[in-house]
Amino acid sequence: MSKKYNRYTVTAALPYANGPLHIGHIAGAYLPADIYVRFQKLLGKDVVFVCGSDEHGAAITLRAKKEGINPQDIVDKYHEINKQAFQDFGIQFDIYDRTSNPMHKETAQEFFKQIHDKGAFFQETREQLYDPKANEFLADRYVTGECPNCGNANADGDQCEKCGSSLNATDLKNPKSSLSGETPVLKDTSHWYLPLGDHEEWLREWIEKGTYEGSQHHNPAEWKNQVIGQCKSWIDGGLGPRAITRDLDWGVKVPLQGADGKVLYVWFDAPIGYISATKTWAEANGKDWEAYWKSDDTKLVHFIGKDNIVFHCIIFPVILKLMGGYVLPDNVPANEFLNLEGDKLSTRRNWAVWLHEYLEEFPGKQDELRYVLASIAPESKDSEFTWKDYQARVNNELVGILGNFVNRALVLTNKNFEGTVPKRGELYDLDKQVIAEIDAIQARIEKNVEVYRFREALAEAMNLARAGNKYLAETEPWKLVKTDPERVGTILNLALQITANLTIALEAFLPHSAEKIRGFVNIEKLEWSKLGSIELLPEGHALSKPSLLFSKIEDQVIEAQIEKLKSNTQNTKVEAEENQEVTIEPAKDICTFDDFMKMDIRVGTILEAEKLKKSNKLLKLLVDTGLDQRTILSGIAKHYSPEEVIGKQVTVLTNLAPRKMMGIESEGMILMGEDSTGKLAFVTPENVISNGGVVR
RNA sequence: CGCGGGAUGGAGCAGAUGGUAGCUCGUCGGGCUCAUAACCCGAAGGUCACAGGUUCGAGUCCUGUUCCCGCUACCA
Repeated sequence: MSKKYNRYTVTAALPYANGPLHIGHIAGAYLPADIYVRFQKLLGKDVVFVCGSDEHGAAITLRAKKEGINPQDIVDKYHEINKQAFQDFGIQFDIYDRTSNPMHKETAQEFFKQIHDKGAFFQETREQLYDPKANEFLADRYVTGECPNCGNANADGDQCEKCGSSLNATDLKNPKSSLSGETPVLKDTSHWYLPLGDHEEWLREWIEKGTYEGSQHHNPAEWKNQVIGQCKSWIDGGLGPRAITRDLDWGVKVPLQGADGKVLYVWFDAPIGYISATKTWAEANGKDWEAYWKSDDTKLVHFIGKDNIVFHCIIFPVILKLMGGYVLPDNVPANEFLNLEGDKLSTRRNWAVWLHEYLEEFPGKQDELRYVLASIAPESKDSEFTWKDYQARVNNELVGILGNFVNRALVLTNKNFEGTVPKRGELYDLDKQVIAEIDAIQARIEKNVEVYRFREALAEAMNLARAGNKYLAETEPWKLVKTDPERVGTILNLALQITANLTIALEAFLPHSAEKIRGFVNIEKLEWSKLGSIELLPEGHALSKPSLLFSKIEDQVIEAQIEKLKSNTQNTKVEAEENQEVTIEPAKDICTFDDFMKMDIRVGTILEAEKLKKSNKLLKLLVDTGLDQRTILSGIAKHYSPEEVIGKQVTVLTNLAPRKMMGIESEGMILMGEDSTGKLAFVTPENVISNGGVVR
């Protein structure tokens, strides 16, 4: 069912140039892509591997504004950091471009223009809220105001939390911009929309059956469950029109008369970055870019994380189809997410292992991280990175199995044959068995890589070293050396052939180590088809003096990393406080003493606390208020664990009208101090006061 | 609520098209000592979330339930 392809275009999600890369990005998209590409190149395939920085979008301008710098400074900074980190880590892009390049602007504008001229967009003017102070149109989520249905004064622009009705920001009474606090005004603005609904039918066919324009395009059985599932759910839910322009001055300008101040929506222009990068690369290398995007015999593969599925499987294919002549992806092997030490990776909380920091702190240990991440990549479900697991895998598998085998083969040869490849004599059954095993591994790795199962493929490659260790254990050359040196020659010849084979099997996964081993056995890079051969090293071939391939990771190194992670999150909190200009909430109206005395505020003690399932912010507390013991729900789960809260004395507003949340009645409110960063702290009596004591 | 994904020995995970439940790590026992206290062999350990159903036969298909993750909401 699968087609014959003569050319590969492989893309990895363009990193948003708003921050550095962490191991989740690597395990999710870049490492699998790199393995795939290195493998295809090893096979001698014609491959282009493109990536680059995604440098547009409102998040970057907002951040620039906040920090009082130019958006260009931000993207320049992270473009360099990320490009360098990729290179140091050994992600071998053919080009790492950036969407601020003129080539990209030109390409993206051409896409827009051409589809526009076909009449496949429609333009519509709508009223949108505009912040006159910040000079920005506001997305719904940047507006708060009074809910028209229930009068809640703090409804968000997209939904009222109190009555649950979903809103448009323009429905709110007394709207406020959360950027500047200013009252936004209504202003007409017109945008271009892509009516995705027009494309439902062929998309459904393409996703579900793999057919496109009347013929079999790809095998949907090879697509991952989660990818197809998510696409179907989008299509079944009906595809609405999507605005593909924005009111911003940062981005690719809309190439039409009278479209001043409009840029292409970042999600429209980013995937086109794959194409512009290919063009730049082709130009520099004397290639024809069109062959890589417009030829039926080109296999297009997008490596992404699960957050990008809809763009790569629905929106971008629609764009490509509208352009006409472009190939659609043969597969979009989206990975799930990687967790870290039991928690979701979070840039904001600095809960991450940053790639550039790892490279600095673990110099020369690229392959160790490549190995671990490839072994635990979230190919079919979320997976977990822990430093202990990293240590165990490096020490047990890379050091113990791979490094050790290579070392044994070389040391034995040096001791007994002065570092040259001994003659291979008659083959015994054990020899034949191990030869057969080496031979079988080639097909197994190939099969797994072809269906994007890199963990399994890597495990197969490692089995080669396992087989080598087993072979040495069974033949025991160190015993035979006194009685039968000739036999030992045969054994070590084979052990060395296995070592040479390892350089091929591991090349795509652990390129740095493969290179090192080649240095040990003095050979050049070998092509894939040689894998399984026992003629890689001729008799009498001189070896180089080996060094250790991997070294053990000590406990204290691991502990230091875990420590760092924990203190990172704390520092981040402090830093955020210091850096962020502290915005103070405006003063409230005067309230009378009587008003104040209406509130019954008391000291209480938290007796029990549990995390509320289905909620990530609420803790369910049982509080002794002196008057009684009551249940209070408090939105502090992000800041405190149930354990650390139990036994704490707190202040409680006890006569607040009860309110139901998540189906549980909350009878009061725990008073918290909160600053503009959202940091929370209990308001606790300085000395112990008996429960029920009043606050005034 | 809804949508998507998941639930497999102590841990982490494999198990297209249904036919004796596998791998890595850990544990226990043994072997070996060439090798970075590494390597090799063997063993223990699983009601494959739960309940029904289809089938000669289900981890694998269907229905329902529970729990976990993401989107969403909750933040008195």
